[in-house]
Amino acid sequence: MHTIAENFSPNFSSQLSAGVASIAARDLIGHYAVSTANKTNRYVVVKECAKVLTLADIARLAGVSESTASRALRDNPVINAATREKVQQIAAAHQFKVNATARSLRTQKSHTIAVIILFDAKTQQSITDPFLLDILGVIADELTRQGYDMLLSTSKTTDKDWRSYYFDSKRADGLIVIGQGEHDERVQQLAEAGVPFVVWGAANGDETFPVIGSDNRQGARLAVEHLLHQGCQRVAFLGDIRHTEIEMRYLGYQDALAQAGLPVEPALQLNTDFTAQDAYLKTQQVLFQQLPTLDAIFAASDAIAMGAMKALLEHGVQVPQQLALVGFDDIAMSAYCTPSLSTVKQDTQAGGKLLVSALLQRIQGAAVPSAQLPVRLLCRQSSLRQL
Amino acid sequence: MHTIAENFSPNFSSQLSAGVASIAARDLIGHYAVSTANKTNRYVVVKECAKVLTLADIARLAGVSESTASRALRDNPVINAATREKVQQIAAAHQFKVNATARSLRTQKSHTIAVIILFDAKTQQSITDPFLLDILGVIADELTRQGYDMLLSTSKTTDKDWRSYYFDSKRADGLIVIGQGEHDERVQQLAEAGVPFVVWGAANGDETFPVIGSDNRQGARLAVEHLLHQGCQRVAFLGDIRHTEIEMRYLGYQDALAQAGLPVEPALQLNTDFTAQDAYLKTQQVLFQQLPTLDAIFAASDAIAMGAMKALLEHGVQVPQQLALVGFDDIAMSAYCTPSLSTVKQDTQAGGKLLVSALLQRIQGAAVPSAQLPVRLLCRQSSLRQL
DNA sequence: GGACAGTTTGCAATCGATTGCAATAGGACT
DNA sequence: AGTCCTATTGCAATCGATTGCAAACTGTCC
Repeated sequence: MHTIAENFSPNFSSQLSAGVASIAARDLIGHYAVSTANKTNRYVVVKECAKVLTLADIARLAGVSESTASRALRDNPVINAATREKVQQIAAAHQFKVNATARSLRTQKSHTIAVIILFDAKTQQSITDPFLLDILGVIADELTRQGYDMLLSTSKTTDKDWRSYYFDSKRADGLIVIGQGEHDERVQQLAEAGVPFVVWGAANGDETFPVIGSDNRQGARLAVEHLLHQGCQRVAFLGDIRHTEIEMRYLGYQDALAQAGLPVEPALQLNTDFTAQDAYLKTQQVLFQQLPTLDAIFAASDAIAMGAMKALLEHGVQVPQQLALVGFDDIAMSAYCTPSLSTVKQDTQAGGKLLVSALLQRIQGAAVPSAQLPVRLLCRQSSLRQL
Repeated sequence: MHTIAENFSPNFSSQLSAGVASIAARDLIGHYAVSTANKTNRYVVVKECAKVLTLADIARLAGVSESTASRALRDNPVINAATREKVQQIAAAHQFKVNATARSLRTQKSHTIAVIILFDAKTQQSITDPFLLDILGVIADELTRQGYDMLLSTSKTTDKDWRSYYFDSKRADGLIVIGQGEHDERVQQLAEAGVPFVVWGAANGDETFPVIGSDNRQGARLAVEHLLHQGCQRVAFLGDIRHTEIEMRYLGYQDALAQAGLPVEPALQLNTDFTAQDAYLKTQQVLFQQLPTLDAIFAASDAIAMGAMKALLEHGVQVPQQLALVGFDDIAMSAYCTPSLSTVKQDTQAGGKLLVSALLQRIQGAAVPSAQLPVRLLCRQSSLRQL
């Protein structure tokens, strides 16, 4: 067995030392070792240990210095156009990408954004909530378009200190936090430390960082007004108002009742978590006792609405004739359950893009205000009565 | 305006040059600026430009060299225990994290895994597919536990060449590809380049990389056998068999029919995409013509099943008495639609963990075989007849 | 040809953590 | 005290891309 050391990364060298990778001198051709099979069981698939080209290699091939190659790849106009073209062509021919870690270290920019899904510490809200994941996809695609990578993690397992883990250690240039939980102190720490970040949720007006979200209050108002227009007279509210977004939806619920001159009955507001299961159980345990005068439910999410609807249908309640139902989110399945679910649609496309845009502006040092996106009521079978 | 140069990053220095950051002696705030302030009007507004500590700072505070501090933080036993303890305490007191980009550059390891959601190029399969996102959450949490960060992107916007973008440029140490699309050539390129990666999907036996997924064939067989046991005699299959996973499910469907001595009717297999919408339309357009002798549907996903069910119910077909239905995936809403949906449950917890485990072994250079996870049939209202 | 101005390029330093190897320190033994 | 062995520590180089500033080159004018 023979070894060579030059032009290979420490990883490969250590594999050689460990006997994992072995090669024979005569198998080398050019800068790749070609042989992938051996006749004497003394070789490995050397192709997988091929040297990765560095900028220095590209520079040498182009006959310029590394600094010129670097500037040419970045299309810097101080470099002559012909030189730029030449370097870029050689790089493209080799599918060359600069070493991202070297670049980050030198520029102090990782071009990476950390997205943290913030769960309520006490409940089992799940990443399978389709709404969460819808917006996540938009963010991922938009960041890619803007030349950024996206790190994803959840608050269940994330290191306690987002500032040092993501920002100080240069893993990310900024953070997007999805959700507000119950006023997680880690968000406050980010704000105090001056880390660039934005939050998807509901603004209450005194944050020192941008909060972007739907007009939850208006959405709830539209939903409850619609129920009242359908002739409903007693509307329950399912959702945990200890969460800011849900609290805003409750305010909108109250607005609609107030305008109709109806009382707000505390017994008709149930804190449920974000799962269909909890809503199913709470509807059985609590709301059935309000029948038959209860004739509508506004649920703070579609998952909650579907759990409640299941309980009602099993109980023989006719939806929407005896009890009408509206959810919030327009998850993919809402149109395809039976009866199809009326819901408030959040504009996740616009929301995800605005989150990214706002964060990139924060990273540039700009002051970015909080923002609210309009919502839309989708009326489907669950709330459309034959009057 | 006054300037100082020492101990600040190029980013801050450039902000000073650009006049973005301005300073005045009277803006000094406490201990941040003290070490850098002097009595000759050379100050900085340190609160908002606070210097991030480097390992060199920790070493100085501990009275050791940088190399000792580095080894001590990593708990390297060549360093005396008292020294290790001291350095670790100082680092913890300052919430110090090493600069990840510096470490990656030196070690040639990013400790980051890229997760790519591979969509079929032609269809509009959406990231809101709850099954996809379920497994994604497990992967995120498991990678975090193993000390890795997770990059997320979708194949819609990802650079064409995953090898150079993620691997060669050192953004990621390995890749997890979720889904197989229709034999995306980018996956082949990864395999040829010897990049460590694993795929979630169905193995067909001749891959050169590990494919991890559920036992699709067995799952489908269980579902169809269950339908036959419920007295069904003509079962349709909804799902796009050009996808390997769905093809395996079709094989299991065929297995069950064969064992019952029933013919496989090609007209009863419809290629639908992964959305409830396409299934809804195809059920209306094609399957209604098979009524009333068609008495069951096996759908290759729960979303497809729910679209088909909606069409059937609207058409006045009683589910399951006239036509029974089973899906695949056990998405969160399956138990809460009406009737609740029978389905084949994939073990996303075990799957996500196995993907991570397999990939980390690949990164270590180990040969890792493909693997299949057992599935489970959940019988709910949509397929349980009163016989 | 020389001077000047503008353009282009390259040298060398930098970023911050890690690690090979040599130097140093400490303890045990004679 | 001197020698030997082991443990501990620090120096200096490295990783690969970027960038400030000086040097070199090119073109124009006198």
